[in-house]
Amino acid sequence: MKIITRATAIKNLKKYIGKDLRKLALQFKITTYETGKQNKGWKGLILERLAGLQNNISKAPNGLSYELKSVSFRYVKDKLVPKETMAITMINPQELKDQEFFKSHVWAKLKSIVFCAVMWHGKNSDNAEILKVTSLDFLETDEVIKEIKADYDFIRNKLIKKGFNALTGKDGKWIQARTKGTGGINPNTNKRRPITRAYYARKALVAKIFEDSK
DNA sequence: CCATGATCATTA
DNA sequence: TAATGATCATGG
Repeated sequence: MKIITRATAIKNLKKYIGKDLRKLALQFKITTYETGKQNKGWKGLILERLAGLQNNISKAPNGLSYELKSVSFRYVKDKLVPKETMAITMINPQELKDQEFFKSHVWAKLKSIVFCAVMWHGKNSDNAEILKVTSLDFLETDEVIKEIKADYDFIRNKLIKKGFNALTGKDGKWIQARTKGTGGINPNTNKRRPITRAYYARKALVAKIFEDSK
């Protein structure tokens, strides 16, 4: 199997800038919303394939890999801004307690993410084009890293002192601990599924990443 | 079953 | 519009 480095992935993805992602999804046999259901993750899945990945890299087994993320952009008063925050990775309460920022899973991921800006065309995202592809390398020496670490430490302290349930999406300046999970009711038990959380990059951070990459 | 892809819904 | 919390389809 071919090894796709991050640089290669970026190069591969850049070839698709301006392309209609929905058509590509059809080619790759990725379900979008055409079955009558909505697959919110289809853009991410197609991007993984466009990058040249043979299979899903869902959970990076170690820090040697990289992540692929897409972010929706839209126009607000003629300016292109991120529409939403971006999920980084799941929070593992045990790991969060034990690891400091620079040894954490979040940091390992954050610094290896390949960002893809994708145009958003309204609810259900029936089509999309790649706007831009970039990575986070340039930020490694930047001030924001310190502030992101501060956010991590804040969330970590809160977890240790007040527990997992005390966490909220309000925490953090650049990153936050939003809920994320399958949601709904478990049909087997008829009970609410347990709440899980993930790190999210706030819009300000996403915007910064793309501004700085010009 | 549940983590992962990320967007949708609701409220102010 | 922005922010936060909730949710869904998919694949292993």
